[in-house]
Order: sequence, then C-alpha cells, then structure tokens
Amino acid sequence: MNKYNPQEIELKWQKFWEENKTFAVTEDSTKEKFYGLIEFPYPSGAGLHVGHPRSYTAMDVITRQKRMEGKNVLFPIGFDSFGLPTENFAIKTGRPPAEITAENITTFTRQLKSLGFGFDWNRAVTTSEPEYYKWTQWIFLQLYKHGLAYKANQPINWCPKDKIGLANEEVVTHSTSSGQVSCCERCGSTVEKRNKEQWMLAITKYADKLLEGLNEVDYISRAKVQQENWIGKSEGAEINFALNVPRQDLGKHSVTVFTTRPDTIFGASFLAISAELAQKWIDVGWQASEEVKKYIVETLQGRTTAVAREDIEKTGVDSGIIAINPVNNESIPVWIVNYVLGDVGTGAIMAVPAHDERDFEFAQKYNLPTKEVVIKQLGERVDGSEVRNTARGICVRDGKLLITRNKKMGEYLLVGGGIDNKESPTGALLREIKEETGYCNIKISSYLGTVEHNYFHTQHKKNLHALVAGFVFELENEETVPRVENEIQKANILWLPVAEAIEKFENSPSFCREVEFIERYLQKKGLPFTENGVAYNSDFLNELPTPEAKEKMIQWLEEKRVGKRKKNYKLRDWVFSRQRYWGEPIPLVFCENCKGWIPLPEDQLPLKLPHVEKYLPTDTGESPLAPMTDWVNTTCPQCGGPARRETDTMPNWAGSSWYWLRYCDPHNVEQLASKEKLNYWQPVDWYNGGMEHTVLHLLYSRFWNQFLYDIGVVPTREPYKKRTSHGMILASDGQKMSKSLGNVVNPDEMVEQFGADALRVYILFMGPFDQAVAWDTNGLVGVRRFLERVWNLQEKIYDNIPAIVGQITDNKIQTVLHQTIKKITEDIAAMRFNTAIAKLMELSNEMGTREKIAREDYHIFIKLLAPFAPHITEELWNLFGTGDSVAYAPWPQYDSELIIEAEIIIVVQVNGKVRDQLTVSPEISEEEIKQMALSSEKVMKWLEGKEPKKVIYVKGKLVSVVV
RNA sequence: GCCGCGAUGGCGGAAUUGGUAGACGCAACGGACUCAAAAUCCGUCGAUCGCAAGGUCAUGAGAGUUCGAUUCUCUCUCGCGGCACCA
Repeated sequence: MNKYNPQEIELKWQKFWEENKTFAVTEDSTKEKFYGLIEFPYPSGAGLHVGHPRSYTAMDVITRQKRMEGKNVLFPIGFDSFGLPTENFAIKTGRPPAEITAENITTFTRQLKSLGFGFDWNRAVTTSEPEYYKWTQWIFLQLYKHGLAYKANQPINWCPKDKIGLANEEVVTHSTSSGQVSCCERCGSTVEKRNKEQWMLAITKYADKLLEGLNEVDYISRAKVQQENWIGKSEGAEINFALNVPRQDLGKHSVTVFTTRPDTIFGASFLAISAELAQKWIDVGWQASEEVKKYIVETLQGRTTAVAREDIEKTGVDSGIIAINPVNNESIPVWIVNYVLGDVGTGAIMAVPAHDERDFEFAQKYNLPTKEVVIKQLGERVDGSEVRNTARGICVRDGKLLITRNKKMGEYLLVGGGIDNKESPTGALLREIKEETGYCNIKISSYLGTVEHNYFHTQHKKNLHALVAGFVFELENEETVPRVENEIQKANILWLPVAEAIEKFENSPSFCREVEFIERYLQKKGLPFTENGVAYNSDFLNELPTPEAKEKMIQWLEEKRVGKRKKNYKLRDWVFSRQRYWGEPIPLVFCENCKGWIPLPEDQLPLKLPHVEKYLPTDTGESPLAPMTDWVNTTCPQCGGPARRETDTMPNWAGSSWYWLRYCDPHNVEQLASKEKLNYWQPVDWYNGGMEHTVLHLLYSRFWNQFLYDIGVVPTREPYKKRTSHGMILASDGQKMSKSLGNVVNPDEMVEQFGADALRVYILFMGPFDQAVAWDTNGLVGVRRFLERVWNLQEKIYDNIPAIVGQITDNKIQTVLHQTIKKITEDIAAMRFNTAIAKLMELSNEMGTREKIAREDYHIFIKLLAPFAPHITEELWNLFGTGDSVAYAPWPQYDSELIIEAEIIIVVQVNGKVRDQLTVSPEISEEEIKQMALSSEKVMKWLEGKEPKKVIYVKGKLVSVVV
C-alpha cells in the first residue's frame, strides 16, 4: 500500500475529469434534470477567498449526490467580471481592465479546478465578454421598449470618491459620534445628494409581482422576510382634507394624506405635512408667516445633508391653516413638521397621537390633543393555555378614585369582572358598573392596556392566565339606578384620593395590577396603542375590529368621494446608470432630430466598449467614455442624422441578473438561450449564495426573470425554486478576514499542505452551514487524519463470499453502515454537512476496530464519502471498486431492516433520575420491560420498598417509575 | 426603536413529535513505539464530593408546565443580523 498522497492523487483525477469531460452535460429528456447553482465569483485580484469554497463545496456535494442518484445534473460556473475594483486597479496601473480581468480569471480557474468541483467548464460564461453582454444589452433594450427604462433627473446618492451614483441599496449607514451617516458601501465615503440625469428601471411596477412570487418559492425565511421588508408594501387609503386657508388662495383647497390606518380618522387631532409640500404651497402663492418660512427653509436644509434622519428630534410649526376632518367636520390645525418626508406617500399625514408613536411623541411635545379611538380586543387564547378575560375600570372624579369595598374580598378598585363569551370588554365593564354601583350614565374615556396576571392561578397545575384590561371612565352625571339587594349586601362604594387608593392596594400581591393601572392612568402609559383592536368613539365604526373598520372606512370615503384605497411601497425605482468605464455600454443614442433616445437595432449588438486612454471618471461626474468623441458621435439608426451615444454604463448588478439563463445555452449566437434548452433546465432547482445578496441580487434577478417571462423569453415566472444561504467564514480571531488585518487564509496554501479533499471536508465539517464559523487550521489537521485513516482501511479489505472464505457477516457493521446511508442522504438534503461527516467518521472508526472489512461494505463507504472528498474516493474506487468514475456510481440505498439494532439499551428512571440501564431486544413487550425495570436491584434500592404510583414506558427509550 | 436569530465543556459543535446532555473533531494529559523527536497507535478528558461503589450539581439568568425540559411557556440579560421618522 502506498502512503496517502493527496497532491499526486488530486492532480491525477482533476486531469482525468477534464480529459473525460466527466461533468459536461447535455439535455436528455429521458432523464430527470437537476440544476444546482452557486453565485459566480467576481474575479478580483486577490484570488479565491476561503469563503467561496464554502458555498461551492456544499453545492458540489449536493450535485454530486444527485448525479449518483441518476439525475442529469447541471452545475455551471462563470465570472461576474464587470465592476469597480478592477476599474480602480486599472486607474492605478494604467492597464486595460479587460487584460486585468483575463489574468484574474486564469487564477480563479486554476484555483477552482484545484478544489475538484464538478463544474461543467464548457458552459463557463464571463459577463464582460461581448458575446455575453450582447444579451445583457438586448435585455435592456427590451426593458426600454416596454417602457420600463426611463431617464430621470432626480436626487441620487453621489459618492464623491468613486464619482458614481449609487443605488439606495449600495448605501450603508454607519454610526458615528455625530449621529448616523450614509456611506458608500464599498469605499466608505460619506454620500452626498446630487441631482443627475440617470437611467432608471421601473422595478416598482413589478413590486406586487415580486411580492406574490415569494409565495411559490422555497427560500430560507430570512431571505423572504428581507425581500418583503425591502418592497415594503403598505395598504391603506388616501384621504382628502378640505383646507380653510387664511388670507390667501392656495390654488387648491385641500390636501391629500396617505394612511395605513383610515380606521383611526376619528382620532386625528392635526395634519402634519412635510417641509417639501409646504414649500410647494409657497411656490404657488401661499403667503406663509415669516416664522413658518424660516422653519421650512431650515428643515429643507437639514434634509440635504446626508445625515440619516432618524434620531433627530421632532420639531414643527403651526402653519395657521385649518383643515376639516371629512368624517366629523371637526376643524384641526395643519402643522409643518420635520418627521414627515416629502418623498414618502403624499408628503402629508393625518396625525393620530393616540395610535402612532411619532404623532404621540410630537403631540406630547407641542401639547396637542390626544383622542383614543381604538382599544385592545381581548378574548384570544395565548400560547394554547387557558385564558380568563377580565376588565377593570378606574373611575375618576375631582381627583378622586371610586373604590368598592367588598365585604368578602377586601377593597377593590372599582369594578371588574369576567367577560362573557361574545361580550366586548367595554360592554362587560359598563354592565358591571351599573350592577355594582348603580351609576348608569357612564362613558369609557380611555384604555390603559392589559396586564397578564397569573398570581393566584399557579396553584392549579395548568398554564392559566388572566388578561386584565384596564379602562378609565367618567361619570356623565350622578344619576343612579337602584342596585339589586345582593350587590348592596356585597359592596359599599366610596371615593378616595389617588394616593390613598394606591396605598390600599400596594401591599396586596393579588391587587398589584390595580396599582399598575392607577400608575398608568397618572402617567398616561398604555399610549400610544398601535396594534389592532376594536374601534370606539368612532361613530359608525364603533365595536368593529380594526381590519373591518379599515375596510368600512375606505368604503365610506370612496362613497363620499373624499378618499380612495391606495397601496404604497418602500421600493424605489432602480438607478441603473453608472458614470464608469468597466460596465456594459447602454445601447441607446440621443438624436436631436428625432427628439429622443433611439435604441440600437438588435443586429448592431453588442455595442462594444471602446478602448480608452484614461479610466478615471471626470469631476463633472461624466463617464470616461464621454471624451471619446469618435465613439460618442454616431448616426441615428432611425433618421440617419448625427446622434450621440449614451456614455453611462450599466451597474454590476446587470450581468448577474440573468446569468443562470445563459448557462443553459452559453454559445447561442441567435438568442439569449434557446427555448428548448430553457424549457429543459429552468428553473434553477437549488441556488445557494451569500446572505448579503438576499435583498439586492435576488430582487433584481427575479425582476428581470419575471419581465423576461412576461415577454415570453423564459418559461418560468420565478427563476429559483429553492434558495439557501451559507454563513460567513471568519478568521481565527473571530473577525472578518481582511487584507488589512492580515488574517486571511489562502486556499492555495491549504490545498498544498493538506490537500483539496481535506480542505473541502473541513470547510463543511467546521460548523452548521448557515452560521458564521471561525477558521481553525487545527480542525483541518483532524480532517486530514480522518482521510488518512480511510486510506489505511484498504489494508483490511477482503471478499466476503461465505462459500469461499467462510466468514460471517458482521452485523454491527451492517447496522452502522445502513444507519450511515440513511443519515448521509438526509443530511445532504438538509445541508447538515457537519453531522453527515461526523457520521462518516463514526463509521470509519467502527471499521477501524475490525480485523477485516468486506469489500462491498468498503464500496458503500467510498460512495458515501465521494461527494465530500471526490479525489481520494476516485482513487480508492479505481483501486478496489469496479473501475469507472465514482461520480456516476449509483448512490447506495439503505435497508430499513438492517438499521434496527440487535439489542437496545433501555434507561430506567426513578422520579426523573436515571438509575439503571437494561440491555434488551428491540422486540421486548411493554409488560416484560416494566417487569424487568421494577425488579432491577438498583431500581428497588431507590424505590425503598414503596409501591410505584405510575410506570411509564417510552418505546425503545426508557422506563420511568414514579413513586 | 421595530423585526428575526442565537447563548451547551478549555475550543468548534452534537442531541427536537419533551426521554441516558456533551456525538464527531480540536486542544490538553497519560501510556506504547523511538537513542530522541515528529508521525502513528492505545487510554483519560463538564464541575464537584468520595478510597470505592456511587452521589450531587450542570445546557446565559429566573420562574412555570411535566414522571421527565438543552427542547414547550413567561420574564430578564447578553450577543449577532436586518430595517429604521415608510405614515
């Protein structure tokens, strides 16, 4: 036997795979397809990062296993090669980006091949090659022709260092001592706001479709949630408020607000409008006071600094204008405030302090009225345990609280009682007040929230909670009705000063909630109440639950023509142009004669990037292409007259927004990919990538795919059936790997020292796949030892043919072997690679304790290990298997009979503590095992002669004896 | 602030319809082999009490439910990720 020599073996098999085109695939309608996708790398000058192989190895394992299961597997690779780092390097060195990219791709290709991934290299694509970006440009033209690409002059995020416009998605906020600052995602410079003509893609038109599409895909929930948050759909209404403008005519006499809570309109105590909107009013002739004007100017100035706008203290000024609430004709003031933004909704809101955090904060500060119009609905079960609902009221008059003196229970804070089925809390309270006190003209004035209380229920061995709702109510007058005799007997009523009342209840644990309610009343806690509840003090909405109240309100508004249903999104259109060189040229020309942007005819694609002398963007923000007059000046494809090319290029996101489609048919010169091939391979069955791409890349590429679906180019609406994400690999110090920290692990060195197989297995073994893990080279040492032990097992192989050798099958090995087949198969499907490998180690340890190992058992072991460590297993398969490549060896099936162990250990517990273990056959009956347990010496000792109250048997696991 | 996730030995981590906590790996320690070292192989390895048999404690903290809780419920602490005045 030779020594395990990964360097030799790995090169040998990598060469074999390449020469035999082992992983090249063609469409085959007789076989079920499987399309596994990883995010193609950006070929940076730094070479492959150890983070890359985590995703690639995982998908390599999955696709290799699918291949062994007989699927026709597409596992492609390519390079996302347009982008800023290369361009910046070009600026620094004066070398053409294309040349730098080619070099980097050579390095990446060598590195990727050295790790033994089963990529179909024939299908490799490079986004910066004209054959590829021809189709990126083609897609852009389709978007343009369908009205989804347009040029707009609007404020954009401008990075003064990179000299490019950034999409919102590329701006990150950093906390500094002076507050939060918006920064460029890649260079960290503080972002400025600038106005610039930019190409925009109307992704907002797809907002609903992108949201709906999430229902039909299997993405990790975090990705779904993040996409939903980013799209940020909110449904509500636009409502018009008539304005009574003092002195001047505004040109119009109303303002439209957007709200998601039209049901709270009866609680609107003022309108709050943005400074932007106020400025517009001034522009059309509103003569605001000097104070107001000053406030508007200051607020607008504050906006232009890129400092993020949260955490800023809320300020505002009364405009002097009065608005009329359409539902009750109430006059409310219009305030100009800094917390309403011009670019959100309509730039104006109706402020309902009782039910909105921000409005509440503002109203407190400026002493504006707060009117509650929604209260909490009780009556739902909490966490499956039983809930008792009660309501308590505190009644106030002249600073005194009404107390009930209950002869049996001591003193009560006025009233309370259980809420019957179908009764509302307020209804129950009003009924009880009347019964207990006789006061009959009472009004609930505010809600204090609920207290969950289980103090005196704990003696029952159940999760019994009482939800106690607190209310404040007022007597409208002193009128009473006679109380029933029973109540008079039971309780007296008296009025106490607040402090005295608190004192009464403070020391009684059962009544601490009463104190809490009084305190809430005094501090007005419980407000704002922003959840769903039940409407009250709301005229025709009263007693309706929030969703129904919203609905009814919207209908009312539409009927009266003072408002309408409206959806609102956070998602903004996609800023699609960059003033840069190293990107796809936008295939449009501007023609003075035709008065507009004219698309290049499709037969003139690709529009190639010209060679330029300097790659540096200009200070005016124009692209390095702008000075290339030879290239810029062209003729109009429509009229033949002089025209100018667009000099902006596309952002990095463009090329990666459709690359998985090109893999299906990468050499097609007629189409982006043929219909037949797309029909065969689409959609991607499983896409794994970084968490950092779950918002942007996923959203953009889904948008393009949906668009291409709508125009009949691709066969499925959603591009990816399943999306998973891997955790980051951190440096051994637990920090992010970075050149500047000098803690970067180089994959080349690891391959050289330990071998690609060891690196692959270690990367998957180091921790749960979806979590961040710190690098530990010692762990790699351990994995290398494991592979060596596997290698050395070959010495024990024998042919287990009973007739010839007379050996007896090793039952224990059989059991472990088949358990392992089951576990590995399940673990790969669930990406639990770490436990899969642990199980393989257990199996190899078990085999290591044997004198001999049957050849067929060793075969199974090699096949199970093959997706993880392809080189060593190819070698062993070649030496001891049936020849051929193990890559296509059939995946082993487990025998469910063999999984059952010959004898099992049953644990015996006495009062929950393990006291004995019994080794028995798995077929043992419940009676037998209970008998055995009770007659065990150890158990008898702990029983101390007492009769067991209960004996529980959990099949195959334990016997629990309760004394 | 809101939403989501997490906390288990010296370390990475196992263990889910609630059923022997610590699989597997690393590190550490002891032994074999060796002139020696490395490599390899064998063994020990949560804490604590005990000569031992064995006991007790232990999965971020505190409570609850249960015969039994790392697992379920509630409260709290810390950490990570996302969003952030979106009306």
